Amino acid sequence: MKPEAVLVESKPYHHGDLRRALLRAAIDVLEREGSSALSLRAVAREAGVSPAAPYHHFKDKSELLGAVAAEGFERLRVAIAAALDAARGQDVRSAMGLAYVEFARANPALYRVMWESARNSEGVPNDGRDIGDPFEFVRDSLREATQGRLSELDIQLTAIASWCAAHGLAEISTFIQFAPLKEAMGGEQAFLKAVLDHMGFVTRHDG
Amino acid sequence: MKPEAVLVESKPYHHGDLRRALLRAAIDVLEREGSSALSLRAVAREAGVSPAAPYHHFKDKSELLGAVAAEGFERLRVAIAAALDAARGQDVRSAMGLAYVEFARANPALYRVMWESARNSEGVPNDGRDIGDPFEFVRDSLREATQGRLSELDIQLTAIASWCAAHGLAEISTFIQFAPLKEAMGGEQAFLKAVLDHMGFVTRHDG
DNA sequence: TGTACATCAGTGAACGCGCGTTCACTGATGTAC
DNA sequence: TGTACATCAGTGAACGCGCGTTCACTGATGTAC
Repeated sequence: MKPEAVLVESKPYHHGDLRRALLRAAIDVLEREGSSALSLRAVAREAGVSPAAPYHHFKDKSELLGAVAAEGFERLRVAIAAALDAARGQDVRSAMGLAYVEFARANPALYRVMWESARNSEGVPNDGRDIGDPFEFVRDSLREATQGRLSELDIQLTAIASWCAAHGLAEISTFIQFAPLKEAMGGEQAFLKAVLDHMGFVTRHDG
Repeated sequence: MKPEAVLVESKPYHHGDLRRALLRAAIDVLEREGSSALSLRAVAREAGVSPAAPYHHFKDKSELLGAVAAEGFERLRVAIAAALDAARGQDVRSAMGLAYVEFARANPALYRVMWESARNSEGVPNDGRDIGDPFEFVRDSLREATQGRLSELDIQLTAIASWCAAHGLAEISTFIQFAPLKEAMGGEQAFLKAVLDHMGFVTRHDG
């Protein structure tokens, strides 16, 4: 039986927006304790709810994970769009690449879940909502930025290559063994730029 | 590589080389059932031994995982060295890159374990044996191949960039959504080469 | 060469744990009349 | 406007499971004498 709370602190029986709260809780757990700690029970615990509650919003654990990944992709798409907007047409690929890497570095565990999820399904998890696939987003931006100077195939391949480079850079820059080199180069950003530079990230096609 | 004892038909009480057998069993489980199935008990089961037996060879599960990763790195180093040998001085970076990607594609679950292990420690797990760090191996090969045409910093950064590109390519090429594109381009190899090409994998420094 | 014995490398049962999931339930909410 | 009632969204206890690890044990092996 619930206390008849006259004061503000009473917790309502119905949450109101538990689905969203669970996604937020999942991402919190993920970044705080790593992906091995991401259990359904841990998410429920984090959201302050019983272990059975999530089942009113997700069919099972894998559906929750898919939704977490979809949420991550949505955030990534927003981040890339913002960076693209700030770069205003100049150095489009580099701006998108750096935004991608920064997102992955800022949300490493979420990024891994997103990657796993995309790998294990066809493309990016959709969650039923109308989210944009970041890969398609990058490819379309690239097409727009190069305005007919690249063939459709070249656009496709360049988008894939850019994605490879960004993913590789995002993951490799987590290695602790590069710390001295980073410091010697004047920080993370300088390090990332230097590596991108040595990869020929901006390809010869629009040198 | 050490010559192996002859396998006898009867199962002796003492295994003879259980340590090595456990590593082999672990890699088998990994590639057959994926990394989520890689438990100490599953490895023991696969090796036909009781769940407690591994504790005579590894302190705990994480030590087993480290040894598995080390074994993987040793195999990778051998594969890269072989490819380098076959390429005989021409197109060194591309040969190493392709060998790397092929290894990762052929042993995806093992590759993930290796990557996780390298990320979570300083550099590559050593396992007490004298194995070569593949990154150092690549860097040294690069230094040798470019013979003074690159500064030490450029060599370092180029090696990192190459590693990024190879890792990204290895992981991205697992995506099922690229299957039609691969087919249109005439197979996996052609696809990989085309993406590498669009990345400017061979950098401007010795293009 | 035979033997006592320490050491090595297995066994199999047991432990406590957190997990995903199910279940009967109940409190809260929305709606038809 | 008030009320009956279906539906929604929680609870909390319980389940079976596989896990990592420990334990007392025992069979096999190597060595000193």
